Amino acid sequence: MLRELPRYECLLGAAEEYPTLDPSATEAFLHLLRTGDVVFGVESSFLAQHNIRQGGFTVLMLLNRCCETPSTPAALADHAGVTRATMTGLLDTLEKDGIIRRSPDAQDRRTVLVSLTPAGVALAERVLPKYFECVARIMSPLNKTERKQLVGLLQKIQLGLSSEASESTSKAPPVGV
Amino acid sequence: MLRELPRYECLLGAAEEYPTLDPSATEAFLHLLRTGDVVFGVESSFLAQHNIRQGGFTVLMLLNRCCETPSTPAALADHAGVTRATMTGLLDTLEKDGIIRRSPDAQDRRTVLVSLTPAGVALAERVLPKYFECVARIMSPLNKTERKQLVGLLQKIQLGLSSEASESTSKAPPVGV
DNA sequence: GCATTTCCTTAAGGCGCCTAACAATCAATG
DNA sequence: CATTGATTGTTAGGCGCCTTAAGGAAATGC
Repeated sequence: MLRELPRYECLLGAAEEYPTLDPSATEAFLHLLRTGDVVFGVESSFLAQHNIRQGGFTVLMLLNRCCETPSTPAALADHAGVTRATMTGLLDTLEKDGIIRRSPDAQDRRTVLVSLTPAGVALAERVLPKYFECVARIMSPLNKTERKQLVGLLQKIQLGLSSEASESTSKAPPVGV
Repeated sequence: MLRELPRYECLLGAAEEYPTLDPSATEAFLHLLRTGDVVFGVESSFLAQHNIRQGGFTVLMLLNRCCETPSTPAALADHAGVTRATMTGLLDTLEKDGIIRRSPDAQDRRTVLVSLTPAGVALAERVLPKYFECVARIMSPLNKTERKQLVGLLQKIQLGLSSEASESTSKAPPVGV
């Protein structure tokens, strides 16, 4: 959220006041949050140009991945990492915009089958090529080796967080501290 | 937002359908967004344990940085990267919780001076050491060299985005595509 | 003195997320 | 078969953070 990040020298100075402050860790942490936020903002702007919200785009991608097998709201919610109530809201919006369709499941009358409408398919066909261009442009400052390096570093961080979560509690809340 | 990321092989497959899809770029992009999101979630959970919201924490950090020079809502909004209306809301919450105080400026009667209350200072003193511990724990999977590497890679990405924004328009909207 | 700018705030709204409660339905059990 | 317990999707209410638009008050420039 911070517009400008503190310089490394400032972190060194602050480390004298706060013994637990690890300058290199804090610097990397702030850059990670900041860059993630900026990149997310660029992606959101791109999607906004096509009148798509982040939530809707996620659903669009999930449905586009396997057109033949319509999903259920529950499955979509699991894959998207939101509650089912949230997914209901996302689907409401997409349905109102004519992008997805809800249909009953013959086998199980509790469940709803969600699928892309022709308009939804057309939207994906139209937006995705440009989307991937946008992604490529964002990542263009890095060559292939650097991208692999970045992925490796990020994976290490994520691995540490997931193992930490499983260590502390067996219930394993999605995000623990 | 996606819970699980597509494997690199899947990206290679999708690249055949979408010519603009650059597998290494997309992989790095998704990992960046995902890791940023997870780390942000861990930070938010930590703050929630102390009844602090992200917005409030940002203000707390900004005010704690230079206790002697009270800030104005406008300066805080600029540094936090939000509108002044948003900052008014954040300050309302913090003031209600007794963390900050608004006082008039003798020099300029339009201006409001914002400063931490003793309770706000105490909150910072109490939370910041643990916060930096949390940050250090998140970054613990990386050694110092890897952290520097990560910062370098992230800076390259950010630099590319900021130069791109200044290239396209002279009006320079905060986030361009 | 008057116009412009700057300050902060209010008002209204959007989006995304959550929890809690609910009716409908399925599955398993006695 | 009938009851119990799970599961599905939805609604209702709420929170956090963000925006734009409008407005009063005060400073500044001409």
